[in-house]
Amino acid sequence: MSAGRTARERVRAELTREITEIAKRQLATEGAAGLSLRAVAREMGMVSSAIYRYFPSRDDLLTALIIDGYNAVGEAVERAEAKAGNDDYAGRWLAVCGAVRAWALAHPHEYALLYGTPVPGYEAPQDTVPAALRDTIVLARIVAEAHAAGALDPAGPCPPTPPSIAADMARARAMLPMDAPDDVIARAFTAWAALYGTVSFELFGQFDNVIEERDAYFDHTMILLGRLVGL
Amino acid sequence: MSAGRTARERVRAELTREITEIAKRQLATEGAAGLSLRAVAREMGMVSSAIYRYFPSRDDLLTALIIDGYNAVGEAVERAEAKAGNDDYAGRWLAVCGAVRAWALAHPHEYALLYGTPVPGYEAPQDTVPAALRDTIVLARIVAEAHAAGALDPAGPCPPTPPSIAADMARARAMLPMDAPDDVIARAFTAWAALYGTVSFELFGQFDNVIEERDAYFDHTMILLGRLVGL
DNA sequence: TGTACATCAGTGAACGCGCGTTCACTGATGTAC
DNA sequence: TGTACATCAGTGAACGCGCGTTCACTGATGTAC
Repeated sequence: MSAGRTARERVRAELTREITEIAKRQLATEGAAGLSLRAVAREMGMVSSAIYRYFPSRDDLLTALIIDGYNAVGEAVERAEAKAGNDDYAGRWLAVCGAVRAWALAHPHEYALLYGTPVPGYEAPQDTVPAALRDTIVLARIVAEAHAAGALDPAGPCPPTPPSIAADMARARAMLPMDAPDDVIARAFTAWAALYGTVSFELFGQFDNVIEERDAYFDHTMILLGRLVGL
Repeated sequence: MSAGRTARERVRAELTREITEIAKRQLATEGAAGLSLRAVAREMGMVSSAIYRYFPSRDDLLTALIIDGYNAVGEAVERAEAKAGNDDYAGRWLAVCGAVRAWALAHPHEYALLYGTPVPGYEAPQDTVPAALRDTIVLARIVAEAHAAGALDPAGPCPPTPPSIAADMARARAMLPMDAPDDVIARAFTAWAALYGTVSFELFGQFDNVIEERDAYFDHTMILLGRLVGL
């Protein structure tokens, strides 16, 4: 039951890891739709049916990749934020944005698996939720701490949030480390979606023939979004 | 050469239209990866090879669908903007945002084909560019007209755009009807990517278990983004 | 410490499926004299 | 206006491919006495 007790268990854990590694590499060349158990088995030097000793179906392998992916983004974001100064809230926000983009550019197909078109016929199980929250938690913490420190200075007058979204904002407050008023949460969410929207536009080709200086453009955009939140 | 001269030409145009309609319906149930010429032929009551009289390959059919899709978004956006008051720039912005979202919710797989993960192995030809620009042109015109009328009131201090993106902003000015300073263009682009990022988050499942009141949340977010631009 | 039995990993063949694309062909529609 | 020829749409068979999953099996690893 504990890690690596018998030789069999150690080999099993190692091969499971190896299968997901190969699957990730195939994802990187073929995309999610082209990920096939048979191709993974081939590269493992196994017969295709042997994979079923490790993953009961293709969807379970996909789930493993998705969880790994969310954790990778989460780790990158957490590391980037840890490096930035504690009370430099804008700096932390920019560090996080840069980490998301850098990871996405380095792993475009994994990014697409997480944030792009859902894989048809695949329904993500609840197991993916905690991993999916990691990056959002970091973003929420930055905004919440800035708010608590009185360092938030929202640009311009704040349009009040409509009462109908109060329940959603309350749920967010409970789910994330984000003790802040509704309008702050709404601004943070707006910036959150905008961050990923910008990264997706770059990755999925919407900036082709439009934006060439992508690093500088991205940084500037993230500054604007930070200002929207008040960072 | 002109439209519908001979009976043959009229039938041909009609069948071509019918093929793309069926392909769109299949897209709506299977997603882009599952779009198959054989399935389309089956539904047409034709043998699979007959499709090649109309589209030389699967990719050409995809291209037709993409162009149709961009035109549909463009039309929806243009219609929505035409209805809004001429000098109510914020209203025009919100109308456009709502039109994009409404179209996306009504045609999720077509939206995903345009703005989601690129189809692996498919490279969009240049023919798609004019159609892809239609919605962007509308957005650009709203901002440009608001700027020309002196109606832009950007929220908060304007961080200057980095000099390195000046060439990109100049290209945008030339390509779009957007006679405005760099920082206005940069803000407009930020809101543009954020709009689609928000729609994609909703459609691709990132708001599941987070935002329930989607209409109200979306409207509020678009107001915030409009404020970012100065609308 | 040694043996008997249970567990598990991996094999190989098979099922049933769908795909894009090519090619030689028939028969209908259009065109030129 | 009528006929001879060219163009084009659609057929049917085939090529060659890959996929997920099941199942009865062999042989190695682990466990209990």
